[in-house]
Amino acid sequence: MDKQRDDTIASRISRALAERIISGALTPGERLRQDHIAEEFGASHVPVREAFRLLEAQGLAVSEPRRGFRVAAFDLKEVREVAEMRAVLEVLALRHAIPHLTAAILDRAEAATVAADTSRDVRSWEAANRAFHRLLLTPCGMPRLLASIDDLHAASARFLFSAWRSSWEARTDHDHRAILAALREGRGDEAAKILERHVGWIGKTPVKTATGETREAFSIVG
Amino acid sequence: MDKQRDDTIASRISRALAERIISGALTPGERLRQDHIAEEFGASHVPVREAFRLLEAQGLAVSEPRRGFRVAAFDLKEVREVAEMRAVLEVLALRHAIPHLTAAILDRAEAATVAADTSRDVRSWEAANRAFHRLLLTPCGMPRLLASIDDLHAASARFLFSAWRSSWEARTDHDHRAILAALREGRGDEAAKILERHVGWIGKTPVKTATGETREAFSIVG
DNA sequence: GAATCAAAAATTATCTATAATTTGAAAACA
DNA sequence: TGTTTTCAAATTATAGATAATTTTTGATTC
Repeated sequence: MDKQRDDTIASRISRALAERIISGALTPGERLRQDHIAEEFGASHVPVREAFRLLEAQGLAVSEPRRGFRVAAFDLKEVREVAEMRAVLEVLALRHAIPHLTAAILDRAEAATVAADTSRDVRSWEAANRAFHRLLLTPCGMPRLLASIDDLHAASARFLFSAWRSSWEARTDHDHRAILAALREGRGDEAAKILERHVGWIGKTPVKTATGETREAFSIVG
Repeated sequence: MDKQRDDTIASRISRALAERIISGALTPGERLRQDHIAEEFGASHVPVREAFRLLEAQGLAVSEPRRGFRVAAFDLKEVREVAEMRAVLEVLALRHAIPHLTAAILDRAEAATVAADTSRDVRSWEAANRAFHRLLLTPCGMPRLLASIDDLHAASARFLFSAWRSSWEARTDHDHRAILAALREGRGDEAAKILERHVGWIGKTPVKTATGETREAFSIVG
């Protein structure tokens, strides 16, 4: 295994920290102390600072000049904001992707939906769900748009994990199937409409906490 | 004048370079040599590297690992992409801003439109146009969305300046006035519809070059 | 045209200064 | 006498400068 392939130390640290922030291992508002992180990764603080800037660009960290960086906080308002941005951007991407969608792509997307429906924890569900969306949108060929959507997906995943920390129960994603059916039958506008509603929906759902209690929590579904 | 107010050297350098990239002083594809830039700003290359990361996040620079940074290139495809992203995101912002729009805000937006129509160079036109859009969208109260729109505006300005390098002739912006009229009369959906078409439009326009020739160029108008 | 070597530039490490936060002691007040 | 507040010193951490190390690139030679 190559010690360094084609990426820099900064981007490696950034990916590692992003993973921790999204998974909830680093909690909102927590300080990111550059010297500690540098020591942990066996690097100096210079690449660590660059990693912080990358995280800042993804909305996962915030900079307070002369006071360092913190893990970005989020509230229901921002969950809504991210969902609505995703909704309009994913619809835009889908409209451009439709002419380039092939039967093979739709089959792979259906496989991703099946994987999501049968997944036994929230992490594998999220991975499968993300794969579904990426498969349908990537053919749009708009790199800047896709990068924005990726960042919003990361934020969504963070919200998702913060709600479903402990338990998870499988459910069938009827929206995904309806989108695929519409696309297969050439009803692109309808597919876009379902996608917009699907991604933009935010609602209260019963969530089981680690202690076994059940509480209401806001959550995304797409 | 304070040597440092509340911002860091990195962000100052970033702003200065962004200005140069947008104005065209730094050309697409040009290498950003950190040592030279550090020397110019009387700093070391550590803050310069952070500035590069900030520019990268705005889409104004691209990183080539182990080979440094370059000014981001752009083509007609990306101009289109930015325009379409702006169109859907600005419509989303406007819909949320509408309930919070006041007569005072609409008056200031109208003043910005007048300023745009009477501006004698492309830079002041761009500033006034940007002010118009910001005035209408800021009340949406969605910081992440507004930040994305700002970045897209910067990209748009870059395309604009690259087309109209030399001459500029004033013209009346009927779309802006139609949007204001619709908003004043409570026809929010129509305002959103006009805005979407206005921002998303890309077309060929005669452009006078520095040598006095006239050529066709693609350009944004919103 | 390929290979080797040198120069230039990027990346990272180490070191320093400055700003922010915390700690602790002293003073004021109840 | 106990509690709270204020102020200053000490500690800690960030931001930046300087130095060392790779990596890339360009030139020259075989």
